[in-house]
Amino acid sequence: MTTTAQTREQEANRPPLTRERVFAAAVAVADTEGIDGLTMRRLAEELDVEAMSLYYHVPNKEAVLDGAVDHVMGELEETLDGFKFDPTSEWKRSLRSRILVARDVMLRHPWAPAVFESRTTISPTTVRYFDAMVGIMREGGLSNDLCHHAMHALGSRALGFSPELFEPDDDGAENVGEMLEQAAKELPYLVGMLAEVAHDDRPDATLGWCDDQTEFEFGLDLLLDGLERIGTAGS
Amino acid sequence: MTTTAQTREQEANRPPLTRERVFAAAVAVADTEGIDGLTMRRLAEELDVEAMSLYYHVPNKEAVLDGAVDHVMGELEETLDGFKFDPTSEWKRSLRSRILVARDVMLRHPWAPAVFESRTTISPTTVRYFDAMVGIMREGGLSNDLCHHAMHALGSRALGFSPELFEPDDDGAENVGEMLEQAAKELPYLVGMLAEVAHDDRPDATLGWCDDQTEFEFGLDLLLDGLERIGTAGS
DNA sequence: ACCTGAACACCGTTCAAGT
DNA sequence: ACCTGAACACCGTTCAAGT
Repeated sequence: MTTTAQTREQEANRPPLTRERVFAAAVAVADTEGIDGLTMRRLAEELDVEAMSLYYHVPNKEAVLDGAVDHVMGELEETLDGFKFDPTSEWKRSLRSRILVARDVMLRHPWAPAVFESRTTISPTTVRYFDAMVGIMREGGLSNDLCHHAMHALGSRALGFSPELFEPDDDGAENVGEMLEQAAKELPYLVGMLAEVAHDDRPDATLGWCDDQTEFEFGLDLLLDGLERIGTAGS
Repeated sequence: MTTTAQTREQEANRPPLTRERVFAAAVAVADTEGIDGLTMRRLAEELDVEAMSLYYHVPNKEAVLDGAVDHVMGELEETLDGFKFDPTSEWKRSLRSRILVARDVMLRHPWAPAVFESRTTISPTTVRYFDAMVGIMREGGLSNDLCHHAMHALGSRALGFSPELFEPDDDGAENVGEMLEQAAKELPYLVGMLAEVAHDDRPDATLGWCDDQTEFEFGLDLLLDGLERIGTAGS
């Protein structure tokens, strides 16, 4: 029948499955449907293939997540021109601007922090990114010991992730507002702080609705300035 | 038959299910079997009950996770004597010691960081903890604005979580070692740093096997010292 | 009021089979 | 070599039914 003929033709026209195509599709699905929407069956559908075909290219779903993480880092690598850096430039500025670029990339993939942090095996591209970060600091005159502390102190912030304790969704934000009103007496400091910090243009601001970019940069600069102070004191 | 009689007796002797017992059991299961082992069926088994009984006390699994988080914070609240604080004590020392106590509690629940960060609704006990932290800083003379920045800058570190980008398991650690050996030429800075930082007593140390306590305190002090500097400069 | 059994829609994954 | 269909063991959850 024509249906099987059409199917055959579609299969022929369809580009062959590769690991790279699987990972790219995984990123796309996670971006559009959220990480819970990323199932092997949904991923296969995105690739116009049956779910079981994925297992020819990939051992299991964990490998898909590993690949998705590395794919996102590949995006960053392209943006940062292969992680190349100028060894004569000032280390603090270089580091800061790279991290803010990383943050821009990560903001396009809201699922990334949780998935990155759930990996137990490190992505090759992430290692190259880290090598360049250490390189920038070393060429800037920091000791290996301080570079090591710095990498730990920055932690996931090195990739642009905010260490926020929780990200309220719309319901959650409402929830916070209610809780603060109800318990104003038991939470005098928090309520007082938020009342004062809330700007006129955002009268409903709470911890969940702050200017994330400003707060990210504040925390980042606190760390970088501290490292600089130690670095110049030590040398 | 005796079996049904025994069953009846067991049911009678069994303490009645409550939300609190469900949450405590959830923490216990996650501690012993890992977060993936915490299924509604496994949780019911732990409570000597059928899985569907849980739904009489709790709307869904998300609520169980919310409760587990609040239960862990309850542990911290007990340890910290209801979050009470001495308004005359030095804010930086108070904050530091509380955070290190929180870290001790969290180290007993390795699943906690991921679950805390996946919540979209804030735990009441966590809010009380935060209120006390702001209280400590306010009584120490910091402005509301600086307190607000401080809470964001500390982020999940305020609860003792390390912002490590990934926690290698045993296989993952092996993996890192291999990768570094193989790619030594492409990762000159990282390999050089780790070679120098590795201590004689831990010749196989890599980023995954560092002294977590030391690194946590280093990053925490970097932030606290920076906040102190801003606070005293501003006043 | 509190608990249960059967059932549903969905997972990740295995394996033998197709082309 | 690459893809598929049927099937398995497992989820979270609904609903009507038991006591």
